[in-house]
Amino acid sequence: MAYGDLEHEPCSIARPVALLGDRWTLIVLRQAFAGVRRFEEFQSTVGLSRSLLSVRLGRLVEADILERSAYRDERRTRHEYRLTDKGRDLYPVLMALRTWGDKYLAPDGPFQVYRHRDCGGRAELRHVCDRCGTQLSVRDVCVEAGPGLERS
Amino acid sequence: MAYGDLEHEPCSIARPVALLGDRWTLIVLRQAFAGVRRFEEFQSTVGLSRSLLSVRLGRLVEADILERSAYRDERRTRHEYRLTDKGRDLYPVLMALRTWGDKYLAPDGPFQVYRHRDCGGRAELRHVCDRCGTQLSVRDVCVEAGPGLERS
DNA sequence: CGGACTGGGTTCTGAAAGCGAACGCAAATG
DNA sequence: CATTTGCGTTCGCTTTCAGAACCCAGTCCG
Repeated sequence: MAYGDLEHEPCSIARPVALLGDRWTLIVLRQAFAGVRRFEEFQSTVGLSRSLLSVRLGRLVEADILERSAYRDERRTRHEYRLTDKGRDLYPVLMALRTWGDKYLAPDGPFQVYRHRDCGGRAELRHVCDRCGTQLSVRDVCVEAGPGLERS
Repeated sequence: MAYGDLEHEPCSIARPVALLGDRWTLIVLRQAFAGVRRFEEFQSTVGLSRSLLSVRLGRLVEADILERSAYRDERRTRHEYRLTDKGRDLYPVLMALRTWGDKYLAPDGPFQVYRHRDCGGRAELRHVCDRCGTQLSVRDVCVEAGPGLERS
C-alpha cells in the first residue's frame, strides 16, 4: 500500500493513525498540552530536526489540530501554535499511551503523575459502556458495521 | 535526535510512541484485536510490505506485546501471533484513537460501532479522577514529578 | 547609522527506512 | 517428482529524515 493511503480507509482507527502515526507528532502534541506554543520551544524540547518540525506543524495546522496565530510580544510580532478544540480532544489518546507506558515501560514508577487539580486524585482512563456503565474489557465488546460504511 | 532515542526518554508518553509510533504498528494491532493471528492474514488485511511486516511483528514479539507460537493446523505446524496481556492492555489506546476518529474523521458517522455485548450500549472511554470520579478535561489536570524520575 | 543577535523558518545533502518483486524453504498435495 | 501454500528474507529503487547551512525581518548594541 502506498504511504499516505491510510487516511482514506473506512476505519476510525486508521484515519487518525495516518495523521498521528509517526515518531514525532504525538510528542509535539504532548508539548502542546504542556503549554508549548512557539516553534523554537518545540524544537528544543522535542528534539526533532527543524525541517521536519516545520512540516509536522504545518500538517497539524492543516488538520485543524493546531492553530497558527500572530500575537504581540511587547515589541515584536510573533507566531504561536495553539491547540484547537479538535486538538484538545486528543488528550485521551495521550492519556491512554501514558497509562500503558506507566504500567509497562516505567519500572521505577511513573515519571510524571497526573492529578485532578481539585481533589488530588489520579487521572485515569476508563473504558465503559455508555448505557449500563460497567467497565469493559476486550472480550465484552463486539463490533458491527456503522452508518459511515454505506457511503464510502 | 537520533531515530530510536525516544524509548530512553523518561516519559510514559514518549516510550510507547517509540514502540507504536509509525504508520503500521497500530494497524497491525487493530487486526490482532480483530482476531487475526497469521502472517499471511496480517499482510493481506493490513496492506504493508511483507518485509516490513516481518520486522514489525518481530519488534512486537520482542516487546512482549505479541507472542509467537507454533500450533498444529490439522496436518501442518503453523505459527501464530497472539496478543499477550501486555498487548491486550493497549486496547484503550485504539479506543481513544477510534473515539477521536469517529468524531472528526468520519463525516457520515462511524464506520464501525463498538457495543457492549451484554446490553447493547456503546463502548466509550472516560477520563476520570480515580478518587472523586468526576470527568476530567485538560484544564482539570496538573502534572507533577513522579518516583520514576529520580532513578534515571 | 552599521553590525550582531534572535525567532522562525527553508534548502541542501548524505543516511536510513520503506516499497514491491523476486527468491528461499519446508511441508503437504497431486 | 512437480506444484502449491505459508512464511518469511533479500534486493534494488524511492521516499523520508537528520543536521547543518542559509535566509529574512525586526531589534538591540555601540
